[in-house]
Amino acid sequence: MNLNLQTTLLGGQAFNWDYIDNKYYGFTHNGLIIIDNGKITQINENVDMDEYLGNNLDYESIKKEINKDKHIDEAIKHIKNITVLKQDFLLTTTSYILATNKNIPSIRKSIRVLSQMYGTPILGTNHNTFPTPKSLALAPIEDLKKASIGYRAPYLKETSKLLADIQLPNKKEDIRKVLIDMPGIGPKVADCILLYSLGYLDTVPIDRWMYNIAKDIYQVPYTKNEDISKWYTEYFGKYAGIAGQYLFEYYRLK
DNA sequence: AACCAGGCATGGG
DNA sequence: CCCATGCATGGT
Repeated sequence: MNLNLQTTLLGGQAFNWDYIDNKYYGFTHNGLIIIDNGKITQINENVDMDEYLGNNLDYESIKKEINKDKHIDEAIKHIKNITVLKQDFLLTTTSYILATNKNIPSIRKSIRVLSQMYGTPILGTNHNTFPTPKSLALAPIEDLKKASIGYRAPYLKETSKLLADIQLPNKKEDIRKVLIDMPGIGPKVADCILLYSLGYLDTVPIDRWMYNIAKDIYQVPYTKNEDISKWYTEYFGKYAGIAGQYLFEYYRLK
């Protein structure tokens, strides 16, 4: 499959990729991943890129399975070949704590400032690594606020402490509870973590966009986010999270 | 300038 | 349990 890297890497699910001179640069806790015309180079990193990009799944049959109606069909046709990434758990969790009630450009910017402050330079590049929970846990809150994260700063610090030596339970619902107990993590962020890093592809995080899509396009009667999320999962099935990603990226750009 | 953003924590009913 | 409100700050 000819992946749509533009929307997949620079859209709403990852904030650690830059697009410079026709190349994608993704900074991680350890190093840098470069994608140049499909050729992947990793600097001080060893990510299974097929798994990361979702290339280990049969997206042609997944797209058939989730293509339940004309709305999702339209989204699939226009957005073309995005996948749901399987990202590092700590990186994803850190990112989405910062993402609450912010727009995507602003989230990206905050993460870059933090990486300049608390990441380490990647030799031979202009990038810094993505800050680790350990480094963020030690940072003064006033310094964290220099990244324009406002009231999220104490959440980031406290949850980073917890993340530094976390061990997750096995079942999805148990993981979700553990995550929601952490500062700055509610149902939406927990679901993003489950979907974008832990492989629970039936999960549909509900933000304003996904809420409005359910109400306006699908005429879903429910008003609570949890009910709408369940509706998405029941309607689209085990790959509902992928369906949600197509809908999100399509209707967000409309 | 006003409104919104991949929401969460808190307090009151 | 449910709902309302405040929240820092930047993007549009």
